[in-house]
Amino acid sequence: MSKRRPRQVDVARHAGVSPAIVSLVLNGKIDEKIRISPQTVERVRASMRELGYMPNPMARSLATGQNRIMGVFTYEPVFPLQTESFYFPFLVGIEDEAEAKDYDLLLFTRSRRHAGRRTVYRDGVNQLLMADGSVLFGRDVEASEVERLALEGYPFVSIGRVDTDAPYSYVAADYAGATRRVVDHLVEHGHTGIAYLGAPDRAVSYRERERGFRQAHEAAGLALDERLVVFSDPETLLGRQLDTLLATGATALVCEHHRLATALIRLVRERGLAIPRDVSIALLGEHHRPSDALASCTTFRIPLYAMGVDAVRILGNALEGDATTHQTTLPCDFVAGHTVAEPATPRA
Amino acid sequence: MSKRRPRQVDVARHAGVSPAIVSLVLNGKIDEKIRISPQTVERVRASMRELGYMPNPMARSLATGQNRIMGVFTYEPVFPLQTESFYFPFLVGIEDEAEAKDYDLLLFTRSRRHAGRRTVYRDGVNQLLMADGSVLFGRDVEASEVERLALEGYPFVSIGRVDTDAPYSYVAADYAGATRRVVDHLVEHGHTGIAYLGAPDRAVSYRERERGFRQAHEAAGLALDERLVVFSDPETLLGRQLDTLLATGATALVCEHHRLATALIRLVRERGLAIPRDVSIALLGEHHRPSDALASCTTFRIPLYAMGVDAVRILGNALEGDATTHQTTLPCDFVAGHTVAEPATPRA
DNA sequence: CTGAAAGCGCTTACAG
DNA sequence: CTGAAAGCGCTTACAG
Repeated sequence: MSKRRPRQVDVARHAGVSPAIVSLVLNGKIDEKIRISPQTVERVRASMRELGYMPNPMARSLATGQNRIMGVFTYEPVFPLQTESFYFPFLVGIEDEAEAKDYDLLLFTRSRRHAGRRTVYRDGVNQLLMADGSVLFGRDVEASEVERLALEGYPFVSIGRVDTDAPYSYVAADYAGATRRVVDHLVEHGHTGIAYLGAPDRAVSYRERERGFRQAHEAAGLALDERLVVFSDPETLLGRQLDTLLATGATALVCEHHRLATALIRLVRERGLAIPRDVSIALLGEHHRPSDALASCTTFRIPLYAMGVDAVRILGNALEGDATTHQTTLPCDFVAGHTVAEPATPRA
Repeated sequence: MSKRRPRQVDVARHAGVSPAIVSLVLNGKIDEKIRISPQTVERVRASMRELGYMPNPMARSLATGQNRIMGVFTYEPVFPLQTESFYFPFLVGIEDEAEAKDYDLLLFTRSRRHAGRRTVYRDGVNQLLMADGSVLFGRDVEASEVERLALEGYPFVSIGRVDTDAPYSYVAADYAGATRRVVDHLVEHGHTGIAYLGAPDRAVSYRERERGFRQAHEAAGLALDERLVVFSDPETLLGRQLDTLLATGATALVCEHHRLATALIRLVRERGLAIPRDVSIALLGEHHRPSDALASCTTFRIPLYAMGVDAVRILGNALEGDATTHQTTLPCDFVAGHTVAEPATPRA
């Protein structure tokens, strides 16, 4: 290694001024309040150049209490191989807006716990503290950690709602509204027996969809047969279940996520039924570039990119002093596909 | 806000010890060298819990000179919409290995310059200094900045080679070797007139491919007709150029990148020629999930994920004291597709 | 208009 | 086995 990196004092000595002046010049804090002679400024600048001075960012952070870094925290890997297309648009939005707001992005990759899951608090210590504030997202953000963060006053924004009553800032997609829109669409086509195929895991975003499903029935004055609401994993989804739903009067089926929809479509085809002639199908939210099976499925588009952008925007405002919590819900675009038609045997 | 976060002194006072003890307990530096009574340790731990003490990471970084953060620098956005699939596997590899080595990842998103390009040195200041070391990648890493980083002794690893003689650590793909393999494959099929379609921009990775192309000819004792080596953008690639190549004796064409290959295939088809019956085609390296047009193209697979992993591994070693520069070249897997066959009119 | 000093919150030799 | 002190490299009131 060459000799030690020059510090501020070295520059000050070289320029014949005090370290304070160097700091002021460095930070461009030379206005009507603090006036330093142009010659001095130039001399300091020259010394900085000559010595190749670079301020130590850690020292600056310690002194100022901030470092223009936004954290990105997810409980699972940020770059998941499977969910790739799901997280990716978030990140594109986050990066774009971080760049616009002049923040670097810190990905908390180390905060592992036993089960391979990450954790905000490791040994009771908030791992996000290195960043001025953070964006949280992932398939299940832990309510207890969000509550604690809020309590501590750490600035953060969650992408997606969390299961807590504590006030915190989030950006969410309007799953309920989008689901209502899908059900309305089915009702407009004459469906009255609409089955709901949900995940056993009742994450907030799933519950929101289900809520929208029920609201739409209510608004349409349609009685909902509870036997049409079933929860299942794609792997355990059985033809028998499908048969039961159809026998119970379902002419349309909505699925909470794409894997369920894919499994369902396979079962439907196995039975020699045609979509949408014999049965209509809709997917409640498209994350992925749709697979072949779902390419033209009726669904809605979750505004992932915009959610990323908004989260960073809100966080940025918070870091600039906005103390209020912001709860934003973005609309989803309805996507009319080719999997919905009039029911084969209208029951109207 | 509630009252100020407790600091180390507060814990020390509460536990009735000196700050140094708190620091030692915090960092688990209690071994045979430094022995502190178990009661004291427990008292300190209790005080930390009671006060909700969390060490200030900035202060720790300043004191220790490191912060277990690896930087990720690219000249373009890290999350590009277009090149999506190109960078993504790098990032997956980087994240996996960073997690394994217990580092967080800092994405330098702010270092913008005028033209929208990022820059390592902003106003002469190394923007990477916030991280203990960094991984650099992107479509054109600037040689001058790499040289300066190397000169300064900043720890970094480049994914991909850079156009400089300065010694620095990199992880690259063996484009030359992989291209030789492709040419050999063509030669084995009886081709002697192999055209090379390159990008006008002669980035290092492209030059490597071209070098491999020439080496393979030499090794096969095949004279290379220089008229068969052309450079063009996909947009300006003309049917006339293709006609000329074919007239000059080309029975096979290799393309430096997928957009060129896609354009070429379109032109070939427009002429009513069949692949591989009338002309064989190979792509020199697959980044993307192949588009339909290229789905079964003969090519080679760039080990993007492994390159990301290796870069972080090498950087990690450097940060742990390994002062040597490492230059790693990873092999690419040959992918035999369906776009190569014997030439229609063998000239052997 | 500029300098001396305290402070940001830690860690780490160095004494005892 | 533990404490007092210096140091990491900045920024920012506070004096003059």
